[in-house]
Formats: sequence, structure tokens, C-alpha cells
Amino acid sequence: MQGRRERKKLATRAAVRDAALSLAIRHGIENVTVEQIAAEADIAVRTFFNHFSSKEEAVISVAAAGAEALITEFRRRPAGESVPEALRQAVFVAMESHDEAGRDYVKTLQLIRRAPSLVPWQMAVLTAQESALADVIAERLGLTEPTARYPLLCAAMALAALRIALDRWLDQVPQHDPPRLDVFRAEIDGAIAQLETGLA
Amino acid sequence: MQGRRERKKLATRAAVRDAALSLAIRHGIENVTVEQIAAEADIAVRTFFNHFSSKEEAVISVAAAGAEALITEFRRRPAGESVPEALRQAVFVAMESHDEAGRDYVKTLQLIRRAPSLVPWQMAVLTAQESALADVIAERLGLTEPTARYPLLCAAMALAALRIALDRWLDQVPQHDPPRLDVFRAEIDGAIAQLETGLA
DNA sequence: TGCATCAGTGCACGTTGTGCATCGGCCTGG
DNA sequence: CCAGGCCGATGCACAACGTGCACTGATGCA
Repeated sequence: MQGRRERKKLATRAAVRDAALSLAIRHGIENVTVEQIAAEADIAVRTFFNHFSSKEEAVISVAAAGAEALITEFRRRPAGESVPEALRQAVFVAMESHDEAGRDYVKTLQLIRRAPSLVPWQMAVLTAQESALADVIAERLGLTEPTARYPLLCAAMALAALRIALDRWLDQVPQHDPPRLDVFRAEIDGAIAQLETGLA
Repeated sequence: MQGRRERKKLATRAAVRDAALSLAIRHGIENVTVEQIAAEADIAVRTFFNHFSSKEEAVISVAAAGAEALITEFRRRPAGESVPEALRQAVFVAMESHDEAGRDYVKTLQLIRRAPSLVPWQMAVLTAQESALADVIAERLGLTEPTARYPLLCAAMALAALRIALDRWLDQVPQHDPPRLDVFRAEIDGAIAQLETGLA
């Protein structure tokens, strides 16, 4: 991020991302062309594809950043916490901070709910994050085997729980602004508690 | 499936599916065009798009059929079994039967592992099946609320466990033919047992 | 047998995504 | 300071994708 060139690059990338998100929210992702996004961001169509390989990836990148923030938070939880507890806390911290990015994150989730064609892309991001989270969990537990079952399962369960909690939350609080974090907290607590107890 | 016309339609669909899978395995999905698939299946390009909206959907449809078979099996498990136990049995039955389709199913999974661009489509199928499975679970438990937490979590956990078990299985037995069902059974048992016990 | 239906097909057209060459601002070593 | 390399943005060409529309011929039905 040091040089001016890199800053410019990040700026255009952010501009493209914002333009894509804004247009998709206004007209629906299906009715937006890359050409329109490029025009809105005031860049060439070719430049768009230098940053994202499709319009879906552009809008999803916001959600990807959110998931990445979660993993960062999880990594800095104290080693004394159990894995589920650390996950719970990481989710809360990630949601409470990032006021600006968090707003866009919620917007993106609402967009995905209204555009089913985006779901696969969201899941692809989640799968990638699932791998990363599994690695962090394995590291936290001092496991050497990278493909051990527990970290993989745990990561999958955690992200699935998060996804379902978010989904149910957005169901209950359709367009609430500012978002009701207390309701969301209850959803997360319930889901993770279920995981700790087991499904039997 | 009664009339000759419908049989013909299913036949061409199957031909297209097989051609797509075969070509994708041979050359990699990236290096295969719809035109080539159409030629291999001896149909017009336009006809291809009458059956599938993309080549990815064509190859993924094999995996989709497999997931559908699982849900069908789950639905016919006796009501006495617990949800995790019913899932375990349904997976076994689904894997043991369908010798012909099952072979293609495994082939498709191996293809997906070597072609990351297919992941979003696979996840799309899994998400759809997750919804369906959640409905079946809710019905099995006599729940009226369609968005209750337990069925959603349970379905997500089950499919994630299945996905991880398959993944670890394909890691351990790279190209084994015939597939080592006993190893797979151990993977599934381990994963579901973990879910029953809980992650704490 | 006559009529409605519908899968398969060809065609036109807008959109997507990429390789390639180029331009021009930025960075760095001398 | 400045000359040359670096690199992001751009235009262009082109292959591939995906869809709407109209048509044909086989199929199913009364």
C-alpha cells in the first residue's frame, strides 16, 4: 500500500466494487451489464476484467472481505477459549466493528437473498474460507495433520451455523436499519450452542 | 416417461450429459466448448441449451442426481431411527445401489476436485439439496415452522459432513477402482458420530 | 385422419471473457 | 535529476456463451 500506484489500484478496485454493488442493488444483478458497471465506475470495460473475472465476483468480493475479517478475529482470540466459544466471540467482534464495511456486508447479503443466481458464488467463497478456517483451527489445536477430521468438520459447522444464523436474522428483521445486533447475537448463540451439544 | 417423445427427450439429455462428462474428464472442463459437446452427442448447439444452461450445469447434473438419490433414501428410512442414524443409513444405501450412476458420480466428484471453476455449481446443487433435506427433516420431526433452526442446522451439518467424508475418502483412495466402500463407510461413521456427540 | 403439441434446429444478436499491443504515469538506480 | 524499467489502464479483435424467435417434422390425441 506504500506507493501511489498501489493506492490508485486499490482505489479503482474499490470504485468498481462499489459501482457493481450499487447497480446490482438498484436494478438486480441480472439486469446489469459489465459495460454499465464500468461506466458507473468511470473505467474501461477491459479494466473491469483486470480486477474481477465477472460481475458476480465483484459483488461477492464484499462478502468475501467480511468472511476474511471473521477469520482474522478468530485468529487473535486467546488460546484459553474453546473453539466454539472463540468462534462466537470472533463473530461478535467482527460484526460490531467495521461500521462502514459491515453496512455493505449486510447490503450484499440482502442482495444475495433476492438474487438466487449469486448463491453459488457466495457458497464458493464460504468454501474457500472454510479451508482457511480449518487450517487456523488445526494450528490452534496444535495438530500437524492438515486434513484431520475435527478441524474440517468444525470449520464447516461454524460457517454453516453462521450462514443459517444470518439467514434467519435477515428473515426476522427484513429491512431494519440500524441492524438489530441483539437479535443476531441470539441467533448465533442458539446455533453454536446446538453445535456444542450435538445433533442427537 | 410414458410416451416415445419423452423417452427420446430423456435419451438426448442423457447423451448430452455423458458427452459433457466424458469430454471434461478427457480434456478438462476449461478446454471443452459447447460446440464440441454438441458434436460428440450429435445434436445442434442450440439443443444443448434446451437441456442445460451451461456446460458446467451439464456435468454437475450427474452429482445432482446423486444428491437427489440420497434424499429419496432418507425419506424412506423408518420413523424410529434418529435423524443422524437415518442419514448414515441413507448414505450407505445410496452409495451401494446405483452401480452405474454411482460410478459416474464418483467420476464427477474427481473431476470437480481437479477443476476449481466447478465448485460454485457444485455448491449450488448442495444448497438446493440442503433446503430440500431441511424440509424433509422438519416433516419427519412433525415441525410446522418451515424455518425452525434445528432442521436447517441438521441438514447443513449432514451435507457438510458428507462433503468432507467424500473429500477425505477421495484423498485416501486417489484412483482406486472399484471404490473402497469400507473406507468410505468409516469416514461417514466418524463424521456423523462427531456431529451427534457435539464439537465441544 | 386431422389437429395440437413440442423437441430439435438454424439464425441473429447482445454479452462475456481473454490475449495482445500500446500508452502513459510511477518508481528506481545511477 | 533523469533514463529506463515497471505496471495499471486502455483499445481492439475474437472466440465463446446464452437467449429470443421462428420454423419444421415427428409425436400424441380426439
